[in-house]
Amino acid sequence: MDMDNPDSKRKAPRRKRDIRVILHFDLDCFYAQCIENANPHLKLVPLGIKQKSILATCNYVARSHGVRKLMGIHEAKRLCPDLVLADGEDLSPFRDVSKKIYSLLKSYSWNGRVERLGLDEVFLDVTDVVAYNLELLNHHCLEQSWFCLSREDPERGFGFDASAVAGCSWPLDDPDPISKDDDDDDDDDDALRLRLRLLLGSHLAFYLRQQIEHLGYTSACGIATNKLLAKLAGDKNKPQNQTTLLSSHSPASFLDPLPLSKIPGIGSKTITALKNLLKTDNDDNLTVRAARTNPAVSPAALERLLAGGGERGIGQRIWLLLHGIDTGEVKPARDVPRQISIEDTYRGLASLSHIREGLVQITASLLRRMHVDLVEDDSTEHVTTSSVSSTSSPAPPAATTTGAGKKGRRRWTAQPKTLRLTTRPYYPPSERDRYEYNHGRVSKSVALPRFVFDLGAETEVIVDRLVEGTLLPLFHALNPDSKRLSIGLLNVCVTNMDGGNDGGGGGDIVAAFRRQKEVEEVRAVAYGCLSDHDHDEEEDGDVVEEEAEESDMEEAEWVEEEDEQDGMRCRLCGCVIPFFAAEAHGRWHEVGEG
DNA sequence: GACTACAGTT
DNA sequence: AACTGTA
Repeated sequence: MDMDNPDSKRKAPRRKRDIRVILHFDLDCFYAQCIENANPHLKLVPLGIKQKSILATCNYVARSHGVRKLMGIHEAKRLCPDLVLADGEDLSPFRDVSKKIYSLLKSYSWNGRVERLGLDEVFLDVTDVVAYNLELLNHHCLEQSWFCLSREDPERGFGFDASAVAGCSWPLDDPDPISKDDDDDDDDDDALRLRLRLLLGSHLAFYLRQQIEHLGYTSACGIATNKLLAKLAGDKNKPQNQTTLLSSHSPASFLDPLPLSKIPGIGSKTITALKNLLKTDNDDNLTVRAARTNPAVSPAALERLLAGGGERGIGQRIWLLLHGIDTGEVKPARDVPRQISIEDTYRGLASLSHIREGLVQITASLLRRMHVDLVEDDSTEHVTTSSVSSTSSPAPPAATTTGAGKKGRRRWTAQPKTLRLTTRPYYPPSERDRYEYNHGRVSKSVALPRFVFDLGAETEVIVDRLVEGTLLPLFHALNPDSKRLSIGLLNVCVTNMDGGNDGGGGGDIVAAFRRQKEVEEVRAVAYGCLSDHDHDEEEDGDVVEEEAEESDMEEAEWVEEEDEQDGMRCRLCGCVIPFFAAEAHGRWHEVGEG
């Protein structure tokens, strides 16, 4: 086998130069900034954002008292009795701000490569913008340069001093003169151009941070030739400055002193594995240098060590990371999220009614988010800037009249296909330490019933039907033992968005049309039997005839087919039950009604 | 320890 | 479709 080339572990991997310019923005203590901007007087007091019993984050006033993120409320209060606590459990205000900043940055991208990492970090690949401006540069008058932000409109841009890097750089004592030593000119030229590219990146970053600041937010930024280095560089001068990694071509001296845990992609599991390989328990010894120079560390060895959890090629990837090489591209901005999930943790949800309550709760907020993220207002089309009046709009258009449905005002930009429920048991503090905190996490997915896409219906009704018809059965399937029931986590997630593609019903217009029909169908059937008559066993056909005005004969077929696909329709409540859950659902009726 | 969200791999 | 890992 050609497993590992003995050489490969010795010398640093051969690098073909990375010629990209990557920016990494990081909004410092993001939640706190959001809250502070909404209530400016909080800027001067120690502020903590709490989720359950811990601090998600806190502002710098609080930090000066020794408070740290992820600290328990009690300890934080002890350290800083004046600590003001804000509730951070509803993420929607944070998401709104995050989206605003994200679209700001996106609007400056030429290639659309704008990747969001969590709510408070954004990668930007600005290689093209920088290359364009590199050509524009007048090398005889660097001090008065013009940075062009638009190819079409040369006026759009800003003046800057291209003789110096904007913000901080690394290494600090920037050995400006590109060493005109012995080496051939090609290398020098390369190095010069690399330096200039990064320099241009630094000015763009500076400008963009100013724009973010106009929105009221401060940020840090890292400028380098790949995502790994950009992210790590940004850490150097947090929270409110930027750092350009000028030595991108030989990052060893930059990376070597860092603890391994700092490397994005190396988490707790990987650290544990590496401890074995490096034969150390001392965390101080767990630096990039230690791993990089240890002969036991080779791509193949790492692969053997880490591939247990699945990932193929992870050994190679980690090893390259240790050498400062990260080939990961900044992924193009996605129009719709890949998945939407809501979860909540509990201190032992034990009874069915409590569980139901919890499910209703998170399902409602899931539905709200689906509307926020996936429903587009047709009339307003491409209005990206929601700059106005978003401060405190009183109750958005929450289900405006079921009856007087305005024709085609709003529509789904994507429809998730599957619904997943995840639960985790609750362990009382006494037996807590016997398991890791995620022990016992289980999940199960089903097709997402289509009636959730009904825009004309009351949210409440949809939630109710989803919980009772789908989620509770799902829950029973996951937790068959109803005797010893104690839940620590509920998570509901919709995935498999279709951007108008394959899936269960072809792509394009026809499919969309058919899907719309289905929605109307199901809705007619559903509400027919829910609201009007408690639960008579009406023939589906009858109800359809009555409720769906514009229906043709086609539609009846669809109802049939859907029954076949998704399962069977419960005669008691009218829900479509996946076959596997039919029995559990039946039990639910017994328990619930009896 | 304790929170929420997301994504990659089988 | 389920699980695992990470920020």
